[in-house]
Amino acid sequence: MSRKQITGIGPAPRTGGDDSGCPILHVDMDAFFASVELLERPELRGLPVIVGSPAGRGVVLSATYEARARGVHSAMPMSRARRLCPQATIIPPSHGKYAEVSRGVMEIFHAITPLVEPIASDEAFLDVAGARRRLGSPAEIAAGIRAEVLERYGITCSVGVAGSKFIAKLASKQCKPDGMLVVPPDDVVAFLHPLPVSALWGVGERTEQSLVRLGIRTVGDLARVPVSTLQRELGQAVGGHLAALAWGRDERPVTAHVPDKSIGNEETFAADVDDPDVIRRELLRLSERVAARMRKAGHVGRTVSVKLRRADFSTISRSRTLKEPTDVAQEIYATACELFQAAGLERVRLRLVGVRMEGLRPADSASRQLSLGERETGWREAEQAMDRAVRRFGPDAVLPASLVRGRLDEMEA
DNA sequence: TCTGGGGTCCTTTCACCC
DNA sequence: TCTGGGGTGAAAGGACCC
Repeated sequence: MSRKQITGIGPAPRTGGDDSGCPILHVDMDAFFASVELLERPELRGLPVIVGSPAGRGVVLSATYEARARGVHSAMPMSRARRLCPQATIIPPSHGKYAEVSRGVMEIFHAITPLVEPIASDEAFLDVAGARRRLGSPAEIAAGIRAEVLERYGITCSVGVAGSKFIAKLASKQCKPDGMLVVPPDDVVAFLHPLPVSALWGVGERTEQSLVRLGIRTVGDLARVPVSTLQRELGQAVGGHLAALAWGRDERPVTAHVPDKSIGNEETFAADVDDPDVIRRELLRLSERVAARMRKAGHVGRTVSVKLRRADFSTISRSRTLKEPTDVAQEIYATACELFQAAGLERVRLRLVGVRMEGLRPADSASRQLSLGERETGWREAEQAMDRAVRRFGPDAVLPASLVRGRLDEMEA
């Protein structure tokens, strides 16, 4: 589901090469959401298919290679995709289905090594150094994964095999779809330097523009520029990072458990909204969702952050750090409302609002102090009771009164 | 062409403390 | 008393990823 397009000038994909210095695998499912949909709609095989919301202000989530051949790609506005490829079948996304296949695929990975680092529902890094004696060389393990994913789920994936995460990821992209590419350490520079700078992880549209202004178009160009120049132009961290990547230096290990740093939800309205009551109702709905997710994950958080996007797409965020961490929707909502009011956008047309909690830590590590006058049993217990009701009776079992009111309004409208 | 929703990380600015 | 600077944490914005 990568959204970068390497229009490129890299070497032709190979599957050979010495894989002894290549313990890192990057497995990337091909056109994942679209491939899962085709399992239920086999008559659409070989045709352009786009997964994305057919109405409203959506973007393309996934597209088959037949649609990509007509210029459609992920993150493209649906309206544009429809114009480019009017004959495409459009399928609204079913995230539950993709999550189920994703879980199964990750299970295949975990049977090979505990060192699995998922990056998204459709891709992961694996460190297979410890599995060699049991399962063979990295390239053999990669071939086995591809065969098993195809056999069990009927979908293809591509695998990059290399000595580092960064090269493995580029390799999987280069051999898509349904391929495998081994890049031995000795071949890294030759593999890397002809690629456009935009192929590098961390080089998006803006950074690419900055680099092109400096006359830097390929990774090889980048490698020849002094680090100090890159740091002056792009900042200390980014400049240093790219200079290392340009020579294939990437020491980051495969990390199986990366803790969550924030949890948030946001929503784009079907039409822009300037009614503060509607905004506040949305803030409540989002606060409820965020708090429920935090309780489910066993997290509390200290910083409440609100995101507001105006009709012209300009975006502001406001945040406040609380004295004590919380997982209580009513506390998050109260803070979100204060931040919204302080932002002074109460009569401005907004297209999106979001609520996010940062500074997460495990709920059981937080010794919560009751503030003066706070009741010992209150919102937290009420919301935990709501969690239990939702688990038993479904997501609409319990709602705050103002959201019920909002729903009735929608039904009447 | 008109831009979703979930995130992470970096940079800059500012307040505050010592 | 005034000024300065380093360190730190919070806030805001933005680039980037899938």
